[in-house]
Amino acid sequence: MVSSEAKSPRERYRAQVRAEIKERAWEQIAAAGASALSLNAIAKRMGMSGPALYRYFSGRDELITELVRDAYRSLADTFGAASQAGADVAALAHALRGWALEDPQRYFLVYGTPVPGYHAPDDITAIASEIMATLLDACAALPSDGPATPFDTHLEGHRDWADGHPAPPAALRRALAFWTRLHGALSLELAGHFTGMGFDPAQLFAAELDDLTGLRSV
Amino acid sequence: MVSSEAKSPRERYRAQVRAEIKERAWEQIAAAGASALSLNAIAKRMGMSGPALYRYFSGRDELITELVRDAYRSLADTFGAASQAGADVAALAHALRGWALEDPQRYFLVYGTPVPGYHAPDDITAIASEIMATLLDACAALPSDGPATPFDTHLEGHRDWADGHPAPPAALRRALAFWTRLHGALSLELAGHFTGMGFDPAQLFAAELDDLTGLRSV
DNA sequence: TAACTTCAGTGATAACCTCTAACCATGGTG
DNA sequence: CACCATGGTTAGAGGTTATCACTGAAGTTA
Repeated sequence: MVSSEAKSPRERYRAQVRAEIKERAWEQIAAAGASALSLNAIAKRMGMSGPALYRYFSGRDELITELVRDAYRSLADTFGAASQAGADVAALAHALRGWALEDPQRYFLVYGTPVPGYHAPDDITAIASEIMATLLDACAALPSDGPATPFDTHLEGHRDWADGHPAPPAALRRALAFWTRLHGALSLELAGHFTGMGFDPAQLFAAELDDLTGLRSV
Repeated sequence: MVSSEAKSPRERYRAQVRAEIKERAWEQIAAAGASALSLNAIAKRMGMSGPALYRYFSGRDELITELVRDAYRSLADTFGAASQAGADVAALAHALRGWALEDPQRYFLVYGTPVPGYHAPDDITAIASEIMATLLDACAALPSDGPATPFDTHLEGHRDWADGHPAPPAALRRALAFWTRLHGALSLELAGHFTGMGFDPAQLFAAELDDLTGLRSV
């Protein structure tokens, strides 16, 4: 994805500043969450005054949308790289957990509380289905795990979201379980709901993963 | 002076206004999320001007904390009522889903993206463990489901969070699985990550629940 | 080289927001 | 009746997003 075309110096400058704005934005988000992101504060910290940022982003919303896009892209790339390296479902799970722990607020930007009425642009949902496709590949490679469930038959008739992926219903079912269960464990961990409870979140995650891959342990 | 009964008319008026403030706050949160909650807008809608609200809440933070407290309380009561009525794990799960769908933003106030650095006051965490206790009761009543898992033995040595509850490790494990799995399915559903995917979130939830109660289906 | 065009960054301004301070009216209580 | 705690007001400090007209510098073209 390194497009190093010979652009005009102006364009390179512009790209550079845009990148630095996003850099500062991520710092702010990591420190105080996305809701506390302030264009003004970013500008001040970059040594320029407020309205200058509007040359680079049409407003706060566009900046945040861009950050969400980058977050999705980052996860898709992480999954893609793992898949390229021959990762199975378990390896994908660990990649996911590593990615989440690396920057919890980035995770929440993707999977956290949504703003009512907000709809992500199409290119972002495209990245989401890219992620899902990678997951489906891994789930299709899993050994079969018993007779079809009622939910399998439901999915059989509602598999539009798999977007033509040839995975059998059981794989679709397991991809969804992968997603929802690991998100459940991960988001509660990142949100701090386990702090002070004493047990090790990593072991809970591992147990859930074992269950998903057929080693029933939870 | 806190003689429980007969309150002065002033105190009753005060309670009334506080309640209406929270009412409006919930409306705003449902419409645009907690981050868009504005004291000013609430005041205007109540026909009084801005600073008046500070007679009732020391600031935005206290109002939000109060709403979070009410949300926890509401869930604890829902669980408590179900439990009182003899609810098993499945009934608790349906109570949870009903409660969540009733007001998604209320759910996210409890289980959504946290603000870095924010720590809930003790009385709120107390309500959280009340909820957990109810869940543990139900899980302890579940029939045993096979040999102890590695995670069971980990929990055996880290069961402080159960707060003296006599449930066996397998019950602790299943309570955690109940919590994380249903939260995973529910939060993704409420956040709209399933919209447009075609399948029915209720069936996914039901499948996860069946799995939790021993009817392996996911 | 000189003239022209494009564009980044500026300050001023409007419209919000939270929250403090000072002030006033009123209703319950001594 | 007099008092004063209580709940409301306006004014204002300091923050935010965002728009506007303007300047000055950089890039482009004749």
